[in-house]
Amino acid sequence: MATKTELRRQELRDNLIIIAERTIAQKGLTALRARDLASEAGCAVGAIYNVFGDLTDLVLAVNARTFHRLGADVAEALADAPQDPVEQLVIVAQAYHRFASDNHLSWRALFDVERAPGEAAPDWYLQEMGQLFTYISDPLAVIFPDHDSQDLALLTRALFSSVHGIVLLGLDEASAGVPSDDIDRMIALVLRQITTST
Amino acid sequence: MATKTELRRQELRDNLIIIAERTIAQKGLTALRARDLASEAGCAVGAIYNVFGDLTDLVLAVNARTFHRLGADVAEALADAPQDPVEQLVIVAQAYHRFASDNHLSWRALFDVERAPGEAAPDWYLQEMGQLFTYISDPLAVIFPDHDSQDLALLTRALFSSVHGIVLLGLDEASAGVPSDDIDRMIALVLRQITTST
DNA sequence: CCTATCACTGAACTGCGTTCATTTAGTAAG
DNA sequence: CTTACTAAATGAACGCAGTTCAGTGATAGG
Repeated sequence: MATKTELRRQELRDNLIIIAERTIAQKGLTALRARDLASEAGCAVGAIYNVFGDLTDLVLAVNARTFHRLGADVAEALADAPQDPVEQLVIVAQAYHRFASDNHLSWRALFDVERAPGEAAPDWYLQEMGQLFTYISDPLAVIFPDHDSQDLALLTRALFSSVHGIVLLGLDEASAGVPSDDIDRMIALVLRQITTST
Repeated sequence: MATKTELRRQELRDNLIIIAERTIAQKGLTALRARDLASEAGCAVGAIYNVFGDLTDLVLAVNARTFHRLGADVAEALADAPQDPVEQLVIVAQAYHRFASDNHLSWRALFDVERAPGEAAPDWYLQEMGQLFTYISDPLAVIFPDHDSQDLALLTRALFSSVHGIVLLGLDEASAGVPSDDIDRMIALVLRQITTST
């Protein structure tokens, strides 16, 4: 039985995730330092490596939580949405925008973490991504009942990517700050236009 | 007159840009090392800092060239495009996709270079970006002659961002490789759909 | 040809992630 | 309770980046 030890292990693990989460949210992924982390957690630097393989593993654990919060926010927005599937799409996309804006640095960390080359994306990533895709493909299936699943998948990916691109460039500092309302307007423009007629 | 010296300076500068460009294109931004660079250029590490403020400045110089090549490719594609403005948009976007795919690591470096926080985007960046936007807004002005310039600007940004998002996620390894044809299909789908009717 | 200037050099500095010999704490048996 | 074994925690040390700077040598003007 390793009760005492494993308990401390788990405690340290959770503690490190929380500290890293706060650091990333406040100062960004690049401000994450092993020594600062250890100092804040009250442990030695080496202890981090007893619990995580390396700092990237820790960041991935934080990202899993961020992704989960994102999914929850989108689901909540969808819960009190109107029946109209087009409006549902708009609400989902604007909830995505909202989350990215409110959690900018954490959201950036989702994409800025460098995956080892050739390394497959972690399982939870594909799973959460699939969940987000569902929020889009479900209304799409109502709007386009005649499309086969392959067409719907392509359309789903196209819409997600478009919204992601609009939010990404809109929130990027290099764009010198696109107003939040403009971002929402672009999202609504693209989604309404693509999902009407045909 | 500092002819001899300035000449050598300029030569080293150009040389470093070419070497960095090749390194980034072949192995990516993260493989760029000051010591490797100096060794390849046949100079001391310190010499790099006589010519560039830091490595980021060098990367920005490479990025300026990449951006320029991108602009040239898009312009070339547009040169032998049909008159139909919608098809022009599709061709511009697919040329963007083509460039990103053919110059993946160099194209990634355009966005992966970390700008100092609070630092404004360099002038050439905004200028080249504006040029790319023109390739989109010109056909749009033909398609929507009644829109005012503000609406056109919003629509231009929305379309650029959408295409960028589709290409970005499509080429991303985490997406496990979306076929190139699918990316082109998504681009055409989004652009045709948004620019028809209204 | 001389000399004040300025560019070039590369060893040294700083800061990072990561490792590992050593110390310390926990567990089970006597 | 004591002892002996095991495994975790420690933090100094390592390797490897970007960057700096005192020493050196070339350059250009007199």
